[in-house]
Amino acid sequence: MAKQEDVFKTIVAHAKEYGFVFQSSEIYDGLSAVYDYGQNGVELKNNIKRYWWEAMTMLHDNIVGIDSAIFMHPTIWKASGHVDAFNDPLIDNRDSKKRYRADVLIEDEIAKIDDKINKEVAKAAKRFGESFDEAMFRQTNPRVKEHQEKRDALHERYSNAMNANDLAELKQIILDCEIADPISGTRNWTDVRQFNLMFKTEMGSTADGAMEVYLRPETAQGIFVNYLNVQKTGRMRLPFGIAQIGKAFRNEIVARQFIFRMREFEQMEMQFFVRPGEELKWFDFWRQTRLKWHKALGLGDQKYRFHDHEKLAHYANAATDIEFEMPFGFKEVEGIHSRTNFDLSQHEKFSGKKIQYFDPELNEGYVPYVIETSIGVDRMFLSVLCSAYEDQKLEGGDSRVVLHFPAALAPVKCCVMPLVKKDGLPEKAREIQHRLRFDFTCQYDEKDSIGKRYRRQDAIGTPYCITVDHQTLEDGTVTLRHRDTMEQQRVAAADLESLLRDSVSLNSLLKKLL
RNA sequence: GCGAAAAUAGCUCAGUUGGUAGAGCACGACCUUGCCAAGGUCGGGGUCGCGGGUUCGAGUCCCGUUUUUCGCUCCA
Repeated sequence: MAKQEDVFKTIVAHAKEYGFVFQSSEIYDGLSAVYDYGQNGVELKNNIKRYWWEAMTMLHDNIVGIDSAIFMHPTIWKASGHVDAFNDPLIDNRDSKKRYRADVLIEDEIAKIDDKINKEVAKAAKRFGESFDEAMFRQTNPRVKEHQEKRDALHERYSNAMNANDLAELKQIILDCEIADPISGTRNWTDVRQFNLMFKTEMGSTADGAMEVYLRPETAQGIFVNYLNVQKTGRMRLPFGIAQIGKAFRNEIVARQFIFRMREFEQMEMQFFVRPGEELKWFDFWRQTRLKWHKALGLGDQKYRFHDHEKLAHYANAATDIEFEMPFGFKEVEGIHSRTNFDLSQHEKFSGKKIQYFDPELNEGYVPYVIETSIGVDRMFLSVLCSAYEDQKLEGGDSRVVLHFPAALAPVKCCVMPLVKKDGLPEKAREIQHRLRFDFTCQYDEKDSIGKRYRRQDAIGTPYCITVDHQTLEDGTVTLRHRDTMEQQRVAAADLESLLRDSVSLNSLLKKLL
């Protein structure tokens, strides 16, 4: 495991050194859990996104794309449950280093008092041969009364504090009630802090006219609120899907492991709308379809596994993750959820608009059920990068670092280089590069020895190197050098486009999906 | 967010009891070689993460802060 951690550190360092991923705002000391993609990273990322987009929208007649805004009406996040679900007041115990929800600690305390009351009343009921309710109604025990008053006072104070969002008061209640940490037994608490998952900003230029808006914490809602628009204008018939790629933002308390968990990240989501009752069938369909998409990349079938959720989110009736084996263990890369009709129904309720589909076959209307596939672009990027990385030992004690990207995803497809920097070879090499760049991302390199240049291209995962030598000037052939095998073959320069096109195009991957 | 450790050139790291910063690699120019990196010459590059303090003097000691890593915690 320790060795695996080292491998991961090496990969992170490699990602920076070769222009894949930089820390955000690095010259200003950086910004925690935010990263920028560099010149090679952006190419790889774009290729991943294109692979997904084309697999979804081009290979499925009934899936269309949208691109919704990051700003959305704030009520959307009330409807989705994000506003309520992520406003917990939290408190840490300094001794046990455990974190608790302050409201839960106080509620537990109230429940404890209730327990005491119930015990007393139950005792009285037994003694007088009454039912519990009768005893509760009739009871005059001063101890019970005292407990009840204490409980009611506490409850009122707690409710007021929660309603006023008074964090200092919540802490004071915890101190006044002498609530101790169940683990350490101490009352050494930090202040109560509120963590809201969503980033807030203001829309509107004047102070009074400003409306508080959130940066979206997921892209899915942009699809749900456009369901009617797309369904009507696209004349879509169930089942159909809407796909979207876009940024989302979450104010994570702890964000670590490089680009695995970031505050600003990119999602590729597809919401598939189906007839109620058919959702589990489609859930299974997408579960298999998505895994196939992953496996077509050839990163290694054994690196994937499903993780079915036993505990489901409030909106779901089935959920699974596709996990990928990163250097730090199997980690979620994609989630597939059967979201029922929760989201659309909520938006019906909050917007007051009818969001229904009239099913001509059943001759009735209903709110569609939804299967969601949601994949993190950055996590996908990380899994491609980690699986591609190899520190390869070569014969003769030599070694090289090579990124075995699927050729279709590689940031640079080929590099043309003159064997020597004289005798007209650079000019010839330039000529070939200028021709190839219409079809492929194609670099040119004439600096340093030929071996060194090959290694440089290996380090960024370029699948092909094309070397121009003296023979090229005579017969128009060049050397085509393969990244993974390091083998070389002599080919006509005129044939390069046709030789490379198949292996570096996305079609090579997409065809495996059918 | 808590605790611990770290931060010196693009990278990896030296830097003595406190005395004005070095190496290797990388980078640039030129020469040489030419099919799997690390030949020669010359050169560019660092207010030692940032801000205070102690001191005649701080990369070095103290405090704060930011970032990173690890552990805990959290995770729709």
